[in-house]
Amino acid sequence: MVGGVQGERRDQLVAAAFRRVAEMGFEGLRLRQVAEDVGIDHSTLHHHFATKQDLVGAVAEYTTRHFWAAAPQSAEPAAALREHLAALRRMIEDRPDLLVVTAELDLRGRRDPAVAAAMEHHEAGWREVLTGVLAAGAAQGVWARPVEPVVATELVIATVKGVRLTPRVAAQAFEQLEALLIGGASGNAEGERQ
Amino acid sequence: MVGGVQGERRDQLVAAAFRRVAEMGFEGLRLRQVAEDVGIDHSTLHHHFATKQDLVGAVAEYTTRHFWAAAPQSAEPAAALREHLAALRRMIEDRPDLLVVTAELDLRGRRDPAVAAAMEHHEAGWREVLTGVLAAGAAQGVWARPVEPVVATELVIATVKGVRLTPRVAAQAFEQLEALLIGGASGNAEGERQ
Amino acid sequence: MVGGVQGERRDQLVAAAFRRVAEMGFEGLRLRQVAEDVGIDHSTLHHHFATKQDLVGAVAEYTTRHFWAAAPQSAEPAAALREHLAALRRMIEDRPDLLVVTAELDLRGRRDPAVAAAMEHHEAGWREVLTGVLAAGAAQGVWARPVEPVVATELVIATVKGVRLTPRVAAQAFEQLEALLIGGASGNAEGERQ
Amino acid sequence: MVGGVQGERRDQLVAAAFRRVAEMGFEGLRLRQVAEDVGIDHSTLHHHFATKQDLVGAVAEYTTRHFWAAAPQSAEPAAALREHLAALRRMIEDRPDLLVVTAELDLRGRRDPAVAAAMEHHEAGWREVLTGVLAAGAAQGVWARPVEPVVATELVIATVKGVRLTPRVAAQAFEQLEALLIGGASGNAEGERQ
DNA sequence: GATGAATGAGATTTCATTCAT
DNA sequence: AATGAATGAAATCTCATTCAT
Repeated sequence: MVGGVQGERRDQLVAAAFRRVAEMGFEGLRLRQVAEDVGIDHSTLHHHFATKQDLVGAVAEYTTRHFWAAAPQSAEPAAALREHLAALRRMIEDRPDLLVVTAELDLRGRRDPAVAAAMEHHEAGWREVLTGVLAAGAAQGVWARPVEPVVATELVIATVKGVRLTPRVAAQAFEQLEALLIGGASGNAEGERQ
Repeated sequence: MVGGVQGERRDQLVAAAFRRVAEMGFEGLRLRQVAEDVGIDHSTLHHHFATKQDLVGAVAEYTTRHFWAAAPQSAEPAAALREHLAALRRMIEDRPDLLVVTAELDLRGRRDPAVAAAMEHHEAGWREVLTGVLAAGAAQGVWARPVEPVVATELVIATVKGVRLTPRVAAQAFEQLEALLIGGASGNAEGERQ
Repeated sequence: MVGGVQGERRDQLVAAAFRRVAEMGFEGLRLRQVAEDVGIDHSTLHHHFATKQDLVGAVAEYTTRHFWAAAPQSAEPAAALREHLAALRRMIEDRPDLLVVTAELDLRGRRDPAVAAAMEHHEAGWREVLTGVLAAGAAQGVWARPVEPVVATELVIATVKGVRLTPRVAAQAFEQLEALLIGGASGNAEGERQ
Repeated sequence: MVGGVQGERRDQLVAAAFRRVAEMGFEGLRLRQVAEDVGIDHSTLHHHFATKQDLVGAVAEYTTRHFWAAAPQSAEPAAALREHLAALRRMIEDRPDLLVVTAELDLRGRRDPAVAAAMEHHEAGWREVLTGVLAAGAAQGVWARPVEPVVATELVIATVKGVRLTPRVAAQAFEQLEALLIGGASGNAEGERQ
């Protein structure tokens, strides 16, 4: 072990693969380039990942892992939702690569069970958190209109996925969603728009 | 000319390519297979499309063209919106291939200017129609809450894009969106869910 | 017959092919481009030349035909030789394409009997003329040193072929050859050099 | 590494490519055949030479390298020239392939800078050697007629290039050249002719 | 863990040629 | 004479993967 930490090379490779996917899509992912980016021979890459699919699976985990940072912290439902959407908006703006790769993974998951599993796991966690927040809010009657938590969860998730690739419109969509769910923000959120 | 109709072969090739993309993604698009699907030699394909990109560009047009069918007809804003979402929900359920390819195209457009142009053209038309409907509704005060048409348009588009790949949850997201925008349907639209 | 003159298209095609060979070598000769240069469909070219080889054969004839212009006119041997070399030097400088294609043809002739025949015919005529001049000069004792016409012919031909591709040094080589054969020019031909 | 010697495969490939060019010209150079000749898969060839041009460049070096063997050794100018021409005549007769490929390279160099550079380097060395010999001879007054070394060099090079493809006439041209430059041999060297 | 050579399957593209119209 | 569609052979190059060292 040269680096001293086990799996360091592995991590470097995953990060490099992630970067390549963000830039060129899975269509343009080349193991040789990934190895080169890390500074090792391309055949050495196979010591860490037996097949390309294995590496792709690791990229899926690596990518989804970052989204835990967007989990809401606040105990108050309306604040938690606002917080969550704000965190996601920041990610969309600051780390578009993460969102692009998520979109790539959703498509890739259609043909790659390992990726599908990783994405489902990721979404399951997300759904759970969101449904919790929405249910709490419903129980406390904080939403502008009565919503069914499970159903509203899908709308929130859909909205996020729908603006993944277009940071330009993310703020608007989120703002409108908040306005409809939480209310009161409909006409006074101009400062948020770009 | 075997079929006698000009460009028939071209159309067949585009349709075949579309099918392959729907199944395997652009990642898995192979000109040889496309030609085989149509029953011609793969070198003849280059007689109709000089490069792969040209074929892909044609697929982009072919795909987006189908979405005109989902344009709302009704003159009444609330009905038009409902109609539009219903039509889209039907497409998502009956023609998942169209939606999948749209998602593929959005990603491909990031590296292929011809595709990007086709998608932007498509979206511009969609935006225009939606904003028209939403503005009309706002003028007539039919929405549950005051909305800014341009902003709400982004939410609708995002929602559609967000459920493109998951017919399973499309109905729920659309139902919630309608409930929030039009009102009255909140929680009692279980009949729509599968 | 559109052009009114029989074989006009044929001639155009040969000329276009010649130009392509001059530019890109036989390596880069493409029937499609030749047809395009002339403004006809590439399959129409086959009405004029059944195969590529046929066209190449025609190019060989076309090219060698131009060299009759360099045949010496003068009756006086020394003047005839000088005249001949001067004419060739002018061709090398003004029509490098002709010389380049000749070099291409010499190589191509190694694998293409039709080309080989054309080139041999061309060289046979050249040899005859040159040997005639050199023999006449020998009979009249005009050469600086006694030469055997047939042998000296080879030296002259070799010299010309040897500078075919390098107009830059053609004058020098010819000047030196004249100086050795005719004499007297060894030190006073500076005006000829570039 | 099978052979144990670094670059052995590379050398084999260059030699095989050289042979193919000698036989079929650059026009007929096929990487697949070259690889086959050496007994490796054609894709492995790309491991050693990234592109065809790279291989062609190596062939240029390989070919020109052989001509050092024809450099004159003798210190005496007339002997050195005679020696040089004799060595070249032997090469033309014994290794016509080397001369043919040189002719191919001169033509290819018109479109391939790497080849052009190799050929120019080769010729520069040749010119230097020849001019040295001719200058020494001029200083010692050993030539039949006063010659300017740089100019005469071009005549010698042109003559060699001019008979490259026709071993049949090489002896005659060289003999005549020697006779004119060195003198004394004019017309009585029949023994050399075939 | 790392390397370089090798593989084999395959991808896009090119091109001379043919054929029906 | 001309065209456009089609063909099939082939060419260069790519890439994931394997193996011996």
